[in-house]
Amino acid sequence: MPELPEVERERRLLLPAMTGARFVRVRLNRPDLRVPFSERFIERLRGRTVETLARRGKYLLAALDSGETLVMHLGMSGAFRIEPTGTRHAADALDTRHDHVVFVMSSGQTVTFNDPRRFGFMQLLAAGDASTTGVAALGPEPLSRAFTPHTLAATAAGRTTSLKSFLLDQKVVAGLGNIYVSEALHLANLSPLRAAATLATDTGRPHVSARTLVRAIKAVLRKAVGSRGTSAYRQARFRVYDRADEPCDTPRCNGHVQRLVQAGRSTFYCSTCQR
DNA sequence: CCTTCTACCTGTCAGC
DNA sequence: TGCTGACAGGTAGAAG
Repeated sequence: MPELPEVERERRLLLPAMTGARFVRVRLNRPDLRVPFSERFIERLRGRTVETLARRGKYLLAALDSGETLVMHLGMSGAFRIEPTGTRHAADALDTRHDHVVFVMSSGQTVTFNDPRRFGFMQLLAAGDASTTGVAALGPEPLSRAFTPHTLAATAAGRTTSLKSFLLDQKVVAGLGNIYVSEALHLANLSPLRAAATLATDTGRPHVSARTLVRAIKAVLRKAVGSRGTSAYRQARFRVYDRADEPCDTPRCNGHVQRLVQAGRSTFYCSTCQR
């Protein structure tokens, strides 16, 4: 379930296995994921040490002592498995059909990337590589101080697209996906159908709704990171996501959650309290 | 530049 | 029990 909170959780799980550790062995079980692996992918990783493992939006970035960066994206269905090197599984205990990448680390842990739908990808970025897509094009981190009503309104000014589509755009804010956009809009009592431009006043200053929305985005993500970043992982119930026809959670609202399709993707919201 | 559409891939589930 | 179609949390590139 990889949106920002889930990617952050993967990062924290990977930290002890990867940071400060060397790639002892790298195995690719196929030539590509969504896109081909970088040239000489294995050779460029082998023997290198992971200095830091950071997250930017939904991307994981492993900075190597060679100056290169290993960029990893989980796509829709990607996940890592971490286990002591040499661990054996009973033949039917685990579905290993979609184990595409294996990192044997000097920490004694083996990190395996599994991705059935194969929308994930891994790329090695050379030092100083200034690509204009992907990581380089990302908007502000939603949990950082750089993400404010002011910056959001400035980006929204003049945009005719819906609030829902606007927030899914990673150049606007990095890390929200289909679930947390619905969740944040519900907490903010803002309709996903509203035009993005309504977040700004005529003078380009933030409308009060921008303030409410920024607060809601931060609250929803903080809560999800908290509940998902611990080992006592228990799926929190969503406010609206995948809850069509159920009663709305907003206090004193007697509406029901509705599902609609925007830009080909499901949106869940309550038309009674989201305006 | 902005917006919308499409492609990429496998798995699951509802309905027949 | 098959079969079919719809749907699933992602990004990026092309077209208008």
